[in-house]
Amino acid sequence: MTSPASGTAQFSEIDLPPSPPVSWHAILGGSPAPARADAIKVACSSCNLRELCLPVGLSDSDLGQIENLVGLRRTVRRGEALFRVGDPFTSLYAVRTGFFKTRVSTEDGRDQVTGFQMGGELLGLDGISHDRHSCDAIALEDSNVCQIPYPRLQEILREMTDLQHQFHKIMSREIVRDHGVMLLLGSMRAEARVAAFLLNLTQRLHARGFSGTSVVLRMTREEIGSYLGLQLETVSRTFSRLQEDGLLEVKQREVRVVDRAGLQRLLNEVPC
Amino acid sequence: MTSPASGTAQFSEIDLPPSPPVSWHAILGGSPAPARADAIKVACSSCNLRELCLPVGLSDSDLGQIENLVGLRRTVRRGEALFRVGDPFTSLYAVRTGFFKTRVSTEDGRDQVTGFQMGGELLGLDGISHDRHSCDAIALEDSNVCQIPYPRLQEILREMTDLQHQFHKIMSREIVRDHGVMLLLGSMRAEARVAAFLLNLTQRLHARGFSGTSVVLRMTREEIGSYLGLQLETVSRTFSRLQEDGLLEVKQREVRVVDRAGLQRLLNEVPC
DNA sequence: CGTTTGCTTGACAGCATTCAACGTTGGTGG
DNA sequence: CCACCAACGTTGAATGCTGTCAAGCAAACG
Repeated sequence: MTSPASGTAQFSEIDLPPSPPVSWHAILGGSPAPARADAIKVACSSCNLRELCLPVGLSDSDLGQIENLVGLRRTVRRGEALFRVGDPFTSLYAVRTGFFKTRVSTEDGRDQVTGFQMGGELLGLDGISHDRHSCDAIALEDSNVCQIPYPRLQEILREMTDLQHQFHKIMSREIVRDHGVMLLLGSMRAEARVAAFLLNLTQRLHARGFSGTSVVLRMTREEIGSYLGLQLETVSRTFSRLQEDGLLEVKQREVRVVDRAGLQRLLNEVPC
Repeated sequence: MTSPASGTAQFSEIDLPPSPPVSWHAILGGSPAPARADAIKVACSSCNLRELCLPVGLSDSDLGQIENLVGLRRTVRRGEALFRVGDPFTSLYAVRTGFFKTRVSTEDGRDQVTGFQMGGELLGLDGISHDRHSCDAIALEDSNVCQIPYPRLQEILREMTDLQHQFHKIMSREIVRDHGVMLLLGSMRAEARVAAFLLNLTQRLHARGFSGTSVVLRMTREEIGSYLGLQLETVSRTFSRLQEDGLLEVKQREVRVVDRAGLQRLLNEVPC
């Protein structure tokens, strides 16, 4: 195990010191005009997510070069899709503000949430394999992404060694994350799944300057259940039980982690 | 859905016309001297897995250049590890002959099989993210791999556009595959999981020139169960039930798919 | 040929699903 | 301002799938 957060080693994401707070609701509050927002080009070097995003660890000179890699920004309203299964793959997207879910589905309608993405995380990696997207990416709140045209990225990776390595790392990390989810889905009971989910979510939020104990969930019980391989009723019941046990405080979508160590302990339970 | 094999679209691997048969047991039968085998350098251009491996789709001239990318071959005996959690990451490995499993584990001993790898498939992608491997890769039979030093790969990717794209595709495909497994683990019942597993396995074997209906399983019921999120008893019982229903013929590790369409139908079942 | 490992099958229990009813919240329009 | 509605969340009761424990069998190995 290489990660200090032992219990969630397989499940952990980005492991960085907290960066300057991001105004999560900046774009929500003002209900901005999409057209205008899209016209603004943002420099990576002045983006407060640069320590969590693609250009992590790049030198200042490299950072300058990367500016023209990132295309326009794009606004996605809550409930809308950034891309859908079957859409031609052209670009990757870095989340600037907001919150997404990705999901795959069978032709008969069942679907599985494969991840939740927040600021600094990359969307669209699935599309490279077949030149078409193989999952849907849906905004769970009004969101804003940086569009990274893939052909342009390929060019730049050839010139910038550090960025090439960084990009490979991001793809590799996604694979490792997926393995962690497989472990969760394959061998944990409901309580442990929910605990792992909350620990992971709060950790990632903490890395972005948020509280680390209090969350306002952006997704429904059904979406959590789909991600964790549980029914929405089971998720609700599990929240209630963890609250009774004094590990959480739950009020609808507001969740406060009271006993982080206690949740951690649940992950190591023997069954199922 | 882009794949013709609709039911297993999320779960399918490589989708190529069958290539020339590979002598699966060539190395098993003769019990070769490992030292000698390792000394042999194999040219990708003369490898019968080239249409399923990293250099897929490369021009002949590119193929020539890739030769010196691949380092020595390495023999891994049945039960031994190609790499383990925590090992420093130096290389990727392409399976030449044999069969592997990869697994992640929690500190308290539980583990989860994350995949089974056969000829032409890449191992070690997990290691890029943290410069250490995050899973174990165990040979399920005496196996032989081509070692691809990662620093060397990085160099060559910068020179060969096609190979760069190909490598990204392979990583992306792994992500898509993992999403398929998550769908399976999150929303399918035991019968459907086993059906999906067998359909996937036989399809991949078929793409390598094997029967497509008959398999000799290289893994135990416990390993199948770990992969599918089931207990070994459930796997065994499910095999028996599918046999009663006339979909399979099972005799220990020999499995014959009798009714492929019937198995396919199981995947689309409504619950659980 | 005995031992070990892996596979099968049965009985039973338990956790999660299913079905159902009710409560809460937020938005809309009268 | 309030009523109403729709979406979401909570809780209860009952069913059932899968896990657990146990025994017996088959195959592989030395």
